[in-house]
Amino acid sequence: MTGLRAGEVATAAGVNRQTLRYYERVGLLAEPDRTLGGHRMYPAETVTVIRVIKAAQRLGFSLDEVADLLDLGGHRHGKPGLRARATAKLSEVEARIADLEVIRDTLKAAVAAGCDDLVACSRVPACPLPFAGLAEGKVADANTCC
Amino acid sequence: MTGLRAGEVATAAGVNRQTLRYYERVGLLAEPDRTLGGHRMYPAETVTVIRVIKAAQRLGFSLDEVADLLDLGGHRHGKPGLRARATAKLSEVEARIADLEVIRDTLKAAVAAGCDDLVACSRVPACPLPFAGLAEGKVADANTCC
DNA sequence: TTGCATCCGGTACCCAGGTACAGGCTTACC
DNA sequence: GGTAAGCCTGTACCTGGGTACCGGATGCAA
Repeated sequence: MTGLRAGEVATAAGVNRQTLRYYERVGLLAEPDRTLGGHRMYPAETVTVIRVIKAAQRLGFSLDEVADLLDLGGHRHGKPGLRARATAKLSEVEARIADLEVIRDTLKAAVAAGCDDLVACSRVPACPLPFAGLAEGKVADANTCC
Repeated sequence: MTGLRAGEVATAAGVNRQTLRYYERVGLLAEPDRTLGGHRMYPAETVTVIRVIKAAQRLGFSLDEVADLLDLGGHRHGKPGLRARATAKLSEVEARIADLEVIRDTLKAAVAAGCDDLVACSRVPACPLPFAGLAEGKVADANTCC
């Protein structure tokens, strides 16, 4: 039960050793126990936590949001419970998916239409590229343009 | 044909005036003509260019990539065309959507299973949360865990 | 020609998410 | 107990994508 040293955790989790300190500084990692000499000794669990963080990051969550997610299990006294938070995250994720689907459809349309020049494209009314307002949710037809 | 002043372009394109200078600095916008007194006079097309930049950004391209894309129309000497790049971006976006769908399904499962602690969850083999290999594309069963 | 909005260049700052030293102490192993 | 590898703190720096402020010059309309 001696725990893991900083370098071991970093290697095992595939991050820079400095990143551990950074995460600790911004509150993503709890302060670990120390040896008498002041060296950090991490519980084995930390590797998992970091992998969770990295997984969530890959999905497009900011570190702040990840901290939120990690709080779900932590000190949730009087705060919205796991189910509520998870449900909230769920709708966030669904919104994100919807956004990306608009983008995907737009890219598909652009490829299908054979656009070769962005600026020229944008002058053609039939151009599928969303120069007016992407977030406004409309995707043009995949006709040829430019 | 006097052209547009910086403020006019910024307003028309919906960006900050400083952003125009920033884009000029990083090579996204060509240096415009100047008045005798040194004020920038932009061709009307600039508004379109900026809208193209913003659209491409929304599609997930970095400014560097956008600069590349804008170069295509000008002097493209046997480099990958817009379609190739858009196709590449398309698969990136599709991968991202797939990942998010995994997380969506697993969040649903987590809510249904009544998980109480993300990190504890991640230690249970039956846990629906995808900590091990998210990008690796496997989804666990939605059994109860933790 | 005067007055006011706009623009100029330069510099400095902001946020997120890290990464890189430097100079000194600790741990581990022989 | 000696030595090398590893760790400590602090501070500074990096990239990307902008924003903000300054003092002074310019443009334009009345």
